[in-house]
Amino acid sequence: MNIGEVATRSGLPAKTIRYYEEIGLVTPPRDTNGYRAFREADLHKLAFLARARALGFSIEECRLLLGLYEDESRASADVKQLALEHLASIDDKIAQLQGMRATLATLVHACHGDDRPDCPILQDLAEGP
Amino acid sequence: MNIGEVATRSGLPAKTIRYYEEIGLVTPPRDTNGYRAFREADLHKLAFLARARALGFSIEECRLLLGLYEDESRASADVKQLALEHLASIDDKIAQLQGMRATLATLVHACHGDDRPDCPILQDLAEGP
DNA sequence: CCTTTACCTTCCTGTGACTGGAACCCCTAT
DNA sequence: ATAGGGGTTCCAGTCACAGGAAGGTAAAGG
Repeated sequence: MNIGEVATRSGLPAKTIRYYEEIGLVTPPRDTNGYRAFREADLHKLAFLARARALGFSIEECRLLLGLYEDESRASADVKQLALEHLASIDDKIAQLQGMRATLATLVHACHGDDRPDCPILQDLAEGP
Repeated sequence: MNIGEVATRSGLPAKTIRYYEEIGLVTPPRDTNGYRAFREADLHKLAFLARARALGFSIEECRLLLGLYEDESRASADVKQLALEHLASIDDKIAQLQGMRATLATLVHACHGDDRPDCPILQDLAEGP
């Protein structure tokens, strides 16, 4: 399998796949012409990575997850802990965004938004809370 | 005012202030010794920037906001539009994170998290939905 | 006067996870 | 022979800084 097919089937851009090889997440062998020759297992790994990334895991977390996946004697507790930590960091991000959202929504609501210059949004930014 | 005092009073790290100068957000004059000599107006601008950044505006959006702030003949509609667009992008991010959160929470809940190797989280990552 | 200490300066590198582009090779079809 | 659609490498850029080295400067203490 060439990189193009793997890209289509995994949903990852070819550029990303090359990058994942560069940082050692996959190591496809090479054909005689120098092309990467992906095996089914490589595709499988890449699809795994695509899904883990889509859940917001960082590359390093993905590396750990892959390691756990390939370790037949893993403890599911280890996976769960990683997932729980990630869940917590997602919750942090959501909370932070919701804080911004609340303030911004208040300001937007207070701004009449016409052609006059006075604007509570700028006022708040200038003067602070 | 030297950079240290401005850093304390604006809440921004000195590194960040130097960076903001480098990209032209502030242009403090220099003392004879080469030190940046911040005026009250510079501090004011930096505090403005700190608050805008805390609301999640990008640097370029901050630049626009500063421009609007200093333009006495601005229309509040322009500010409001910028804020509304940013609000929408925040909502997008929140929605995306909540999507991740939901999937992840389901998986975490399904994983018993003991010393046995079978794990629905890895299973889902491996097999897809 | 000398030293210490605390600032300040510039410059360079690294971050995360890619993306875009240039320059070039390979394979197939016409 | 040539055109196209793959593939390859390498380099630069993104965003918004942070860390650190090497060195100049200011104020306080001995």
